[in-house]
Parts: sequence; C-alpha cells; structure tokens
Amino acid sequence: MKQKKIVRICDIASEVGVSCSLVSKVLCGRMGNSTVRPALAERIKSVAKLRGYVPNASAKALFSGRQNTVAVFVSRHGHPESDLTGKFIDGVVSELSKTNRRMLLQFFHDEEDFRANCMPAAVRAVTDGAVVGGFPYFDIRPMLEAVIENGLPVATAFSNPISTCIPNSGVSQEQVGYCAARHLIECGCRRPLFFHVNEADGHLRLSGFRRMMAEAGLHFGGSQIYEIGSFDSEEASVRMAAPLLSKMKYDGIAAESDSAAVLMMNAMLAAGIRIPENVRVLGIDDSPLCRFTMVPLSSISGRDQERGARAIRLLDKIGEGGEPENEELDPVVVPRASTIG
Amino acid sequence: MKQKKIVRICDIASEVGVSCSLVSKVLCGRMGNSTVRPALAERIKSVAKLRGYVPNASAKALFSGRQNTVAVFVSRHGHPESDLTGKFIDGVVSELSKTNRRMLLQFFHDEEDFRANCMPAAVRAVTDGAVVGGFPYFDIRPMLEAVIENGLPVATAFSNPISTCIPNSGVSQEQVGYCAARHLIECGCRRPLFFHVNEADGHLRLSGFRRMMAEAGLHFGGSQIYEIGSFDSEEASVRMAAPLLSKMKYDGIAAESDSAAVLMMNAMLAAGIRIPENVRVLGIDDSPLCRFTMVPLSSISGRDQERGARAIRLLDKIGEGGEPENEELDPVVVPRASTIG
DNA sequence: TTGTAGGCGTTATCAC
DNA sequence: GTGATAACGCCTACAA
Repeated sequence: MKQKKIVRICDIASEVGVSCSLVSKVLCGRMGNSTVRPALAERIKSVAKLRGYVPNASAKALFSGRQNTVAVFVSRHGHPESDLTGKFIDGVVSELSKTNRRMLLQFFHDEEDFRANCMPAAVRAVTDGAVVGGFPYFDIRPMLEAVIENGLPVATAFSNPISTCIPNSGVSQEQVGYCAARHLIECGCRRPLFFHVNEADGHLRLSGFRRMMAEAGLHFGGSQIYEIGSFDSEEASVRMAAPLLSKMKYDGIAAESDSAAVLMMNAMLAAGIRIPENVRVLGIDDSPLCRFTMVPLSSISGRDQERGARAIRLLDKIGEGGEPENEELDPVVVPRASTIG
Repeated sequence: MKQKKIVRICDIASEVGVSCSLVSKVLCGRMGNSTVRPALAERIKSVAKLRGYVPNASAKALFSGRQNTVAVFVSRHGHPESDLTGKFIDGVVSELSKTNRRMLLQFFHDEEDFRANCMPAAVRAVTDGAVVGGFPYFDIRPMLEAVIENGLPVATAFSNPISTCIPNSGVSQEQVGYCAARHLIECGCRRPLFFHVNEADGHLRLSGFRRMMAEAGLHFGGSQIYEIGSFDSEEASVRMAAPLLSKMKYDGIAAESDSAAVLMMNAMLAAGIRIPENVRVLGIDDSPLCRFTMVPLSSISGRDQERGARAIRLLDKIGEGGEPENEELDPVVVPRASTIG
C-alpha cells in the first residue's frame, strides 16, 4: 500500500516560499499582530487546498491541551426495542460533527460496569468532557462528581438531574404522565388504567397522570393503578394482568413502556376487545415497534435525539466556564391508531 | 472548577529523582537496550499509580503517528426497528475498547451524504482506519478505494464484499434464504411464500431459498414469490398483498424483513388465520420487535454485533500489512412462536 | 509584513 | 544502569 505523503504546514511553506508560522497563521485565520498581503494569503490557501492539507489533530491537541473528543457513556437499559440509545447517540453525533469532534462511546449495564469501564482515569486524559445518558443509575453519581472534581466537565441526559453540579438535558416525567392522561381524555377516555413500573421515574409519571385526571374532574383511584414491578419482569406481569382485566371496568390504558402497552394490547385483542373503540392504548418512548403492532400504537416521545444534541451543548457551556444549567423538554404525544382510531 | 493538575512523566521522574526517559521506558515496558534495577522500576510504577498518571494520548499519537481512532460510518437504512446499527456499533465499540481506541462515528443516508460527510480528508488525518457498515451502497465503492489509495485501511461490514481490495465482514445472504427455507420446512411447511424485496441482497436470498426448496424436493414456482418493491414501500405493498392472499394456497411465509413479516402477520390474524397452525411466519433481522408481536416472530439473525467486532479485527489485519480477507458468517435462526408454536 | 524560537508530552537513540 | 537529546506537527510570542 503506497502511503501517500501527508502534507504538513512546512511543506506548504516551502512550496510557497514562506515560513511555517505564516502558513499556520493564515490557515487558522488567527493572525495575531501579524498581517499578510492578501495575494499571498490566497496563494497559501490555494496551495494548501491543492495539496489536500489537513491539520494533524494530535499535534493540535498536544498544543492546545484539548482532545476534541467527548466521552459518551450510555446505559443500555432493558428495552432495546425502544431504540432510545440509538436516538440519543444520533443526536450526540450530529452535534459533535458540527465541531469536528470525536466520540469515545462506551456502553454500561450497571454501577459496577460503569466503575470498571467508563470512568478509568484514561477518560480524563483522552477527552474534554463526558456525557452520560440512558437509564439513570443514581449510584454513579458520586463517581461523576469525583470526575468533575478532577476538572473534567460532565453532563447528563437523564430524565431528571441527578446532581446539582451536573447539567442535565431532561424531560419532565411528570409531564409525560400529564400528557398521557390528557391525550387519553381528549380521545374520550373517562376511566383509564395506569400500568405502573415501580422504577426510576414511575412515581413522577403517575403523579402527573393523577394531576391531569384531577384537573379533568375524573376519578382516579387505586384500583386503576396496576403495578407491573420492574421493567425486567413486565412480560410476566402483563401476562398475569391479562385475565384480571376482564373483571375490571376501564376504557383506556396508559403503560409506562411501549412493550408493556403492546403486550397488553395483544392480550386484549386476543380476548376480542376492540382497540381503540373499546379501549384506547398509549405507550411511552415512541419505539420503532409502535408502527408495526397489530393496531399501531400511540406513544409519548421523550425527544431523545434532541436531548442528545442538547447534552453536548450543555457540556460545552460548562466547559467554557458557565454554571451548570438544566434543560427540561416537554414530551410530545405521537398519536397513532391505538388512541385516535 | 479547580482543575487538578495532570501528572506527566517528568513529574514522576522528579518525584522519584530519575530522568524522564527512564520513567517512560519503565512505564511503557519497552526498555530497548536499557535495564533498570527492579527495585527502582517498582518505585517508579508505584509512584505513577499513586499520582494517577495517565499517558497523554495526543503526545503519544503525535510521536507514533497513530491516532488511536477508527472512523465508523454507518448507513442508517430504512429499518430503525431492526436495531441493526445498534447491534453493529455495540460490536465495534466492544472491540475497540479492548485496545483503548476511540471512534469517530458518522451516519450517512446515501452516496451524496457519504461523500459530503464521511470521507473528507479529515478522516485521513484523524483516524487510523475506517469501517463502513449498514446498507451496502455500491456507489461509495470508488470513494472507499480512493481512500485506500491514500494509505488509510478500510474494512466493510456489508453482507457481501463490495471490492476485492476491501476486507469484508459479511454474512451469506444465500444462506439466509437457505436457512429460512430449511427452518420453514422443518416446521412442516410444504408450500411457503417468499416476500421478495427487489433490493441489494434480495436475489441471493431468493436463490438460497430456492435451493433449499429444491433439495427438499418441494415445488417453488413464480406464484410463490410476491414482490414488495423496495423496503420503503413495503408498508403499502403489504397492505395491497393482504387481500390477494386469501386467494392463494400456502402454509408459510418468509419475508425479507421483520417489519414486512409483522405487517403480513397482523393482516392474517385480522383475517382469522391462525399462526403458526395455519401459516408459519418467518422474518429477517431478529429485530427487537419480534418479541412483542401478537405472535412472537421467528427470525433469521445476521449476527450484526459479532460482525461489527470482526470488522475491526479485519481492519487491524490490513493495518498491519496483511492482505484483505473476507469473512462470512453463517446466519442463525432465532425460533419463536410464529413458526414453532 | 515576515521569520525565529520555544514548548506542548512522549519516545527512541545514543552517549555516559 | 541511567540520562541527555532530538523529533513528532502545530501554534504563539516576540524579534526583525
């Protein structure tokens, strides 16, 4: 493989017949106290372009002390079908590419994993900052704070901030619940059930749901809340729930995940219940699978892609010395046939 | 934010009272013609560890001329629900992390996009190689070959190699078709339909399917092949197909995507057809959604995660001067209720 | 308006 | 056994 020579600043300098420093100043546009004849500047630029000059990133990084790399840690939680991580990474990548930065991507599964793989000192030496997204493991908080103490900016993209000193690109889980209830009510529901996951943000969603129900003057009692345990056990839980449902009176279901919603929907359809005529069904996450269910599933989107991009911007802000800021996007309803027929 | 001082080799050297070069040799384990007293070596290592020394990646890269970064270009094709890119990236990341390398990730959607965003000269200066995966756009082949001419190793993870000078981590599409037919036959099918996508590897899958049918001595005529156009139009196509099906005689369906399979399955279930008792249904890609369909969907996996890791290894081989090698994994059947009841 | 010198952190070579 | 030195490519004071 014939390794074509990489052109350096001094190659251009000697071709044009000027000094390296002049070429450097012209090419990076920061002339300091110097000036150049415009014609010469043009000449330098055109030769650089002609020879395909590309600055050596390592040398730049060595000089500037910046790595042009951001560490991105994502916990791939139990719902691969939601493609939350894919959307998040999409957003991060598109934002980073605007400024020609690279990504050090690492997946983790729990606190232990995080400690072992994501936060070794190397991160400090190889990156300019870290963004953490995915499932909000509160246990990693002390580790993140330690990293910040070390001078490395950190931002999170959890639904809610996990530390006052870490900027977070979030989405209001209370609003998620509120939106869910509002949408169901707008679609005609009067007695919805809430499939509750006793994890992370579940209680916020539930309280938002309850708030909207109250605002609408509708009854929402304990019997309308069905606990499905953790996400991991949802499949089993939903199977157990299905027969119970026949004894209950309800005209809508809001589930805390698309998968739970789909499993329920499938069970109801199998039992001859019509969706959305008899029961409206609403999920959370706007998973790709929503388009392919027996009745396409309405869902609430947490705008993960946008939050990925925003996390990077928040990171940059504190990198420039700003105070940690939190952003909170409002979730949006993505209506499909399971609620609007 | 109190920026804790980053410790360098010379900090350790002065603390221990030796020279930088000795510390460097000891810490990176390459002593050249030198030797050290074991006790001193221990001392150096322990101080380095104590102070949390981490080598500066930029300086190393500058010296060695290597960037410790691999460019990863992925075309996010039309099937986000399959999570193919997620699996692929997972594999790539896990392999890269073994050797402490970073990733420059870029998504592209078509040839034009690729030209504009993925192969600018910068890639050459910032990475040690590039891996391209996702949907196999043949149009990018000349661009990749040009990159190779420039001395940058490239590997692909397309189903089939697109160039003799580019190593590929593939999966036999002919085998995908063959496996699909074999699985259906093993499940009792005698007259399956094949939902054919006239794109990329469709013809290979079809010929593999046909081969197995022939081996089994079963008839497989043109009326058993239903063209659903491109992936983009599959939703519409399948909707049109559904009514036609009632007039056809068949006991199985192999579709070239999980989504097409699911759409068909939903249509059949709605028409009162029982799955798998009346018709066995099989998809391709082993998408996350397979677990959540009305009847869980059997599917053929192209082992994308494994192929991501292998692509990196192939890249490393040619980076070390090896000849381009192709690997071809065999697909595997992931059986679920839609075929095995 | 242009050039020179020094430094960023590391490593390999060679001298002591 | 250990240390001095140059080099990797770029950038910025400062000198001319």
